Amino acid sequence: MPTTDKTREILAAALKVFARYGFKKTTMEDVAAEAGMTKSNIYFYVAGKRELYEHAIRNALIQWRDSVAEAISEKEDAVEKFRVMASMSFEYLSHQQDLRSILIMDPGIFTLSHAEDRFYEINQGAMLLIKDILLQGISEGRFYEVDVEHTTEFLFSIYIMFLIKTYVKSEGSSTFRMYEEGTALILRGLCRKDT
Amino acid sequence: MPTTDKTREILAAALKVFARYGFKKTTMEDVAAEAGMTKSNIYFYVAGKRELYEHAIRNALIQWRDSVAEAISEKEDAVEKFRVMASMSFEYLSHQQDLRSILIMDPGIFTLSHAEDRFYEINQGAMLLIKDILLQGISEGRFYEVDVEHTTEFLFSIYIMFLIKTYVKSEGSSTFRMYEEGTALILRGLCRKDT
DNA sequence: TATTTGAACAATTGAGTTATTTGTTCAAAT
DNA sequence: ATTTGAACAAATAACTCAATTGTTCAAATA
Repeated sequence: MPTTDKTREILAAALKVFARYGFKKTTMEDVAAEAGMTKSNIYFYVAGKRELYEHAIRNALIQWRDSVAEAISEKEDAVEKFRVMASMSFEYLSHQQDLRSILIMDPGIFTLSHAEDRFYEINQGAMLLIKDILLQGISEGRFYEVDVEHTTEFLFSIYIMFLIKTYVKSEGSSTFRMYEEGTALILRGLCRKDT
Repeated sequence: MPTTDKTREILAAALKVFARYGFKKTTMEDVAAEAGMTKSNIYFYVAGKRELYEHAIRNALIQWRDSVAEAISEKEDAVEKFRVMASMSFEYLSHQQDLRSILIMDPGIFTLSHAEDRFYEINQGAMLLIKDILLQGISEGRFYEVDVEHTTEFLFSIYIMFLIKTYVKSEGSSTFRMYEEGTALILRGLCRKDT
């Protein structure tokens, strides 16, 4: 299954239809109609319904991660990078209606368990963004010399937790205040001195 | 339904049987047999199967919260209280086999959503423990003047997240290291100066 | 050759039925 | 005030059957 243009069209169509009907209620004909072809032709590009679904989500998640990575790379300072990462990676979803709908219908996409994580490799990449910022901050003497591996996992877990609270469970707007207060608290715990 | 001795016996029997078979597979006759009476007599004390189940869990959760509260009250210092609360409330479950089994079979008991929380009042009490420690630490000038409400919710959410990761999802022992590293980081973010 | 299609096939699902189990009630007994 | 056995009602499990839908593939098309 090469990532050709046609494949991308199918993935986009699939994301839209899955967002509207959910995995179970979506038929391959729905996807085919949205993509402007017959359902049998879909099988020329993808292996099956479940694979199509996971592939469409995977695609969206990778775009998310990459746009955060790009935003981070525009900053020099480790503290600034941390702030951009925290806000950007959290708010990104509010602009992605389709992915959000899918998340609500399929809460298992975000899990607190590594074993259950269907998108582990992608999340590994996201954790690498955190880890690099920690390493930079430590080597520049701005952060305490924390246990980088465990702190990275800790921060990533909190991030996932907030995504679930905000976009899956749809808690009130107080979640945003909590997120700000929490990241400020943690950044204070990381930094050696206040300037 | 008065909380008489017989009621407590029934709740204890119920917790044990529900822990072994889960809610669905447990029959009222199983509970009755464990409690040494006939199933019709159970209805003299409890309103129904679902109520019995929730009541048994509620009971166990309240004991948990109260024993943490007692441990905290034995410390004077806000920082010490924080440390005791963090470790005690987290490790308590490792000694409660029945409650742990129930938690695994019924993951909805610990939720990241207030709306879905069947034990909200009990958790409100637990959050009050956090809040009081924050207030004490702030008034004594040891903690920064954080937003107490949001920080309390933030800390409690992290706590619930770790309970889920550790006891429901059964992640590896690295979760304990994460918890330690995380609480140390947060405590550093709370405290005005290192001594 | 690379794509696309319609028709056929196989697997899954949903509705409907029945028998059995189990939650709940209650009058009578202790 | 408690406890019980018998009866009833509700939920569940096992099964069937029809319809839907995922998947394959030989033939058509570009």
